[in-house]
Amino acid sequence: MSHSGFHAFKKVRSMGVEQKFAQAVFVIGPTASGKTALAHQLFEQLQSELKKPCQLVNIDAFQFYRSVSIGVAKPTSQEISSYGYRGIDILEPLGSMDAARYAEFVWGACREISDNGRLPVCVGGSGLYLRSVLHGLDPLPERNDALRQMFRASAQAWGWPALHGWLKTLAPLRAAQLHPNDKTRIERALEIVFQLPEGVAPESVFQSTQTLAKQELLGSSYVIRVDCDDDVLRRRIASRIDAMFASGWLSEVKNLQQQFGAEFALSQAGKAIGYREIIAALAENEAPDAPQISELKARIATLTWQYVRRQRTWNAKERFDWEFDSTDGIAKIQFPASFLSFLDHYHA
RNA sequence: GGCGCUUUAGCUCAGUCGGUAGAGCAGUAGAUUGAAAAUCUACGUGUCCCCAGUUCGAUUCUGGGAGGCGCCA
Repeated sequence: MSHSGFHAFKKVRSMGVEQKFAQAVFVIGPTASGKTALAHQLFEQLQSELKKPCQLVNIDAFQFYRSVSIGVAKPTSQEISSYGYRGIDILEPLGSMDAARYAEFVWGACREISDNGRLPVCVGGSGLYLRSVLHGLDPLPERNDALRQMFRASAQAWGWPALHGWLKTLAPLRAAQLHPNDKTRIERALEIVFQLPEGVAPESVFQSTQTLAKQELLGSSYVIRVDCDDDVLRRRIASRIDAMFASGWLSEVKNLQQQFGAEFALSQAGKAIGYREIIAALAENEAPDAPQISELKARIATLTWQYVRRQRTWNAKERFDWEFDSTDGIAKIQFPASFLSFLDHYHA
């Protein structure tokens, strides 16, 4: 395994932050808040009013799987082509992605779009992915599934708190930041420690990160945060779920299961909100009746709302330049001065 | 109408051999460095259905009443 990324990191850090994209607009916000609608409107008005062609880039962690569409609120194929979306349908349904790899993809896409004289507009609600694109992740050793399997087997036998204890002997500072039950991060921390090059002290790698607002940006960015009143958002979520079922969400899941069997449920895409629940419901009853469907919808709405809360917690720490209230829907946009000056700066 | 079961947190239910009660889910808040729509953490006072009785003390026992479910008529 190569650690060139790690050494490159040291070098870059000592010379200051490297720009990863020239200039980009980001549209962030919780699910169903209207990010996508706002981005589309932005596209239109930038084109017609400001003569500024742009192109959309997806930063949603679940929209890049082919054939996994309805439940992840993917734009239609027509929208994908007319807005020049990048980063959608770039993986097979069973594929997997990670934040660092995706950040590279987005940076590349933004560079290409800029090189073609357009403005990249990145849309998405995944906190970690946004963070890695906007601020970057330290180039730590990469994901290693063989190691992970080993850790999981140990955890099965001894429990995660025991692995946490193990981490404590290897990287006490990092261990102190993690709860003994936090399996995802304990696993990742051990994975990093085990792959460090000879002579690199774990404690030198695990440095506490600054708050998001203070972290340097990897390009010139303008962040629009979209949100709306709770009751409006709740209603939108409910009606969006209804619409998803109406447009054949169940058959989409059935097809995926037919094609990939149990593999799909275990895949990353299969863990998206709603997919898990539908898979479970279909396992109980191949043709759910009306009461079962409405129970399923309610369950999915609950999970979606919980997700909204997590997104807001994350977004609250992220810097933003313009807060857009979508409570009354999204009509014609009045561009704020800060946005216009951001664009001017781009021309200069 | 008779018999049986049941009534406890927003919901589903434990439990207290009599000393006023706790799980799951929901809710709220927080965390988040390559699975992130993932994962993890913290937060639990409610006329224990009502009335009366026994008792130092009843959500718990006894009697009556009311609601729910089931069976028999």
